[in-house]
Amino acid sequence: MARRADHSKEELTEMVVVAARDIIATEGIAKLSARAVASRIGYTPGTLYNHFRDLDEIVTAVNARTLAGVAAAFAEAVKSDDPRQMLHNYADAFIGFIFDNSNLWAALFEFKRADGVPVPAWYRGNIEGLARTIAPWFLKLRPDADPAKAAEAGKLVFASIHSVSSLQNSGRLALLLDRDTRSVVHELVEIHIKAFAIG
Amino acid sequence: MARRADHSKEELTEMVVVAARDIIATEGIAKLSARAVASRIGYTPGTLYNHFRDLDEIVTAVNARTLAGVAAAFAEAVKSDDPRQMLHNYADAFIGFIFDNSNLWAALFEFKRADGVPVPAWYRGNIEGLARTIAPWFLKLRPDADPAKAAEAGKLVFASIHSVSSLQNSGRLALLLDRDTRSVVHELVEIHIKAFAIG
DNA sequence: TCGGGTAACTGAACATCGTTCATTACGAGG
DNA sequence: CCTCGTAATGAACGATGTTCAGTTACCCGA
Repeated sequence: MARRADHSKEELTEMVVVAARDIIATEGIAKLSARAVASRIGYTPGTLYNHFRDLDEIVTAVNARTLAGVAAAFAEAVKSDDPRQMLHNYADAFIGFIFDNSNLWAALFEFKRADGVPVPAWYRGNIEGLARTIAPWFLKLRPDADPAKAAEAGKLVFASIHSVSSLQNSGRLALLLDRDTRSVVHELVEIHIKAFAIG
Repeated sequence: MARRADHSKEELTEMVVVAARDIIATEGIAKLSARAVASRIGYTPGTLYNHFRDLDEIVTAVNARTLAGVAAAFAEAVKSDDPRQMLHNYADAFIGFIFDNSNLWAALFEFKRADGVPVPAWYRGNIEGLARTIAPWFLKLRPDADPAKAAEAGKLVFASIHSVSSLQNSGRLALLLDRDTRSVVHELVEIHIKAFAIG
């Protein structure tokens, strides 16, 4: 058999990414394999390689959607005029997303990029967009501050939460802190707020 | 051939761990395989399984030595009476170790523990020991503070540096912050010091 | 000194994996 | 209707972790 008219090229690539995402979300990235994806969409492994360079490219496509999901979660964060409250609300949105999508979130980090392959532009852009969402609230916290410093504070707190959440997600945070991850993250936010308030 | 008297059971397990450590340190954990370890010590893959349950057990043994290496680096941190300076010195020791042992450090995190398998006791103990090294300096920073809070601050700053360093090591920190990792870590230390000083 | 018994090393085998590629079937354009 | 190119196939390759029956060399007791 060949050249089945079942699906267009676009439909097929979409089906591949959706199937891969399903597998990662439900069974974890360890269970992802070319054969598993192929059989899930009723094709053979070889077909995947007519549309994707390798498995990494498929995982990267899945990761793109995961990052988009974080952005969506940020956009749905509870609104407030109090900058301090708002920073905590973003933290809540972040934590919530990571809890609800732990396997997808883990895939974002366990994924090992091959040596020479550069980070895709959308990846960097997406992450910077998230950091940019936070920065204005730091500036509002202390309007006389240097906007560049506020942006930096936004990135730093984002990196901190980001990192600690990853530790939690991989089951390693409990090694260090016996407390609820949520309270740890909010304390981190509070620490960054305090330090920025001093200047 | 069988039952070669070349090496005792203890010698052999030591050789295995050393060989695995060498491979991880020089080529990265992706290049680690049972066959590679075996051939490096002049045995066959099957032999490894007479002494270790699986590859994970070997990687875990390597990770134990990596953590011990961090403790050694802490012990050799430049001494100072100024608690603030001392916290920065610990950060320097930490960063130095991670830079010098990036592949081994990465192995500590990329290693995926099987579902049910609990974290070994020595792992938790080792990490808690590191956090305990930091805590007294926070207390010295503000002697009137609750010692429990100081311990918590020690763990938090450790987790922060720890996580950010991991991001750096996996090549992901640059996505977020264009600055030198060293300056980022020291700024983090400063933020935690400031926040703790306020109480 | 000799002759088991046992501990441990071997090496082939199994089931997987990512990936490649010649082959082939199909659908569309002439 | 025929031809041609596109795209799916599925067998194959080399690698992986892991198992285990078989074999061998050592140790110990007689």
